[in-house]
Amino acid sequence: MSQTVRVRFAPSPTGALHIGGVRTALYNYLFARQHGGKMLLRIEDTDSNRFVPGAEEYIIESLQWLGIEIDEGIGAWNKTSGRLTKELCGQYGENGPYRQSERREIYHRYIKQLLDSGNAYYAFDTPQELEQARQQTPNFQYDARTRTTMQNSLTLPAEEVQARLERGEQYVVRFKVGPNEDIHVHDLIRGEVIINSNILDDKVLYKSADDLPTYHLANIVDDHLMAITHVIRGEEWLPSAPLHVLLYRAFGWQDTQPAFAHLPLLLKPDGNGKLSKRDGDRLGFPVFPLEFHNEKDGTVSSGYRESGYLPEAVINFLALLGWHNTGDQEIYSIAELIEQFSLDRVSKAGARFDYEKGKWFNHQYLQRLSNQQLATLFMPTLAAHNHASEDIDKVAQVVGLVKDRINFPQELWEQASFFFEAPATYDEKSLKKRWKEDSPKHLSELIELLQSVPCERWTERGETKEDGTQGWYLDEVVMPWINSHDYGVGNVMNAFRICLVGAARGPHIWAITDILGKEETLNRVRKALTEIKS
RNA sequence: GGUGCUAUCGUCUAGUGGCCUAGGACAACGGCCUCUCACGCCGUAAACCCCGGUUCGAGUCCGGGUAGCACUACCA
Repeated sequence: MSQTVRVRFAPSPTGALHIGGVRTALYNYLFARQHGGKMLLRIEDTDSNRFVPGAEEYIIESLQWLGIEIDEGIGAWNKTSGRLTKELCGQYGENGPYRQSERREIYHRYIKQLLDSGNAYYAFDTPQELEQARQQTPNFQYDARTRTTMQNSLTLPAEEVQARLERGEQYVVRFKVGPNEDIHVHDLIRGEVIINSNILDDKVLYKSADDLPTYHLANIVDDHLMAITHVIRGEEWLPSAPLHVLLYRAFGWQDTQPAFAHLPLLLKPDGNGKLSKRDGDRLGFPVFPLEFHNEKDGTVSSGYRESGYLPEAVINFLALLGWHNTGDQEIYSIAELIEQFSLDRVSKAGARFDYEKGKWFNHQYLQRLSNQQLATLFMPTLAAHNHASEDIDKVAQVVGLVKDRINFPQELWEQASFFFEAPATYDEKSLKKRWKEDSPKHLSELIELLQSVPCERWTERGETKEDGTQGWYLDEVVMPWINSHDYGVGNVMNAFRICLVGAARGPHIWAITDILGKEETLNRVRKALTEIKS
């Protein structure tokens, strides 16, 4: 096959882009890049009632944040040249417009073609009449069996149809599905799927009310006109794939019909059903890439970006939710994913969304950042705690000491706040366990001992140990003192730690005193001595 | 209800007829390290949905159950 691969991501601007949609976009992107093909973004806004302002911008910003490039269509951009369109939601490419609401004339043409060839017909049944039919007949379906009893151009005299159209009566155009035919759909992930046409209904392809086609028609026409070679979409579309096959045939496009791949769905972490926005609210994790302010209903939804996720971590996490290579590799760069991704290694079964694993991925990627990079990500949190003017080099040094214990940059504050502020309170549990009767005595002596250390030696490093690590000079002063008085290393050091940190936790004590400095260290011990009652 | 898809540890998954006494990762638990809490390292527990069939041999192939999911709109 010498044909260039062309795939599309075709979301509806009905709200924030769901994380499942992000994965669909990602798989499309990986597939396109791997085959040297093109990735298109098309906006499927054929339902004027569900349009949400800002949704398009949101989709584009999300893809940019994640690094999923768009070669053609709405919001085209790439990592090297940046934005390919003038505005955020601009269009780029030869096959536009890429917003379905701007393609009305095109759809008119193809609706007419279907009408003329007898593959579609006008239907005048009102919503009320349809509702009535559904009430009267159990499992009512508008199809070969029932359409003879309805108000349409197949049952009405031609003159009346003409008259109704001329009167401007509202109508829809329905696809005429032939009875009892086994339709074969080849799916790249699932193999051959066979569905009998009897279970398909005469789908509405066009509604005169808003002069717009429905998804099915617009989708097939656009995929054809935009020369899409592979349709990679969610499994929820599998049941309508036979309809799409029939549509390609009705247009005479069966030879260029794209290949289909239906992706498994993302399921709730607990319970039954697919992952929804409510699950995120209920269980406390984002289901959207970016925070979203819905102008239509006034709601705000949390996003991965604002929660402190690195885009690479989200990509890696999502890639492995439904796809896995042979072998045990878990960490994949985007380049590795492009190289190794394949549709035939996509799982068939739905994947339960495991937020804990997402956190682990973020932890992994955070550790790979330099202290400086991570410090930069931490600065906003510091600013929120009134430490906006901290020196970045100091912050980086602090970050280096505690970063291995965090999953998100924001957590740096709870791990390292004592580097910036003296403890205001002392942790009950730590005091109970580590603050001994003679702690005040030990600490008073320790103050004197530390005071005797010249300032210039305070942060000095000590001897190199057997394992190659370097000790601290303070260690060489304090340890012999503890041992000679037989005070117990744990006793003294833990009490000391509580004075500095406010609890029995944190990095190595000399790493802390190193950053606090002599004066602050001694002040904190003095302060603790007056505030902690034995 | 109908139709379709799916089925390996709690979760994501490896496994394509003998290499499976079923591997890895997350989570859980235990130990080591250690002045503390973490990290890290080491280890433990944990699964082939059920029933038949094919085969010398089945997690792997076939059939039937069961269960889960999706679809069943003038939404996408």
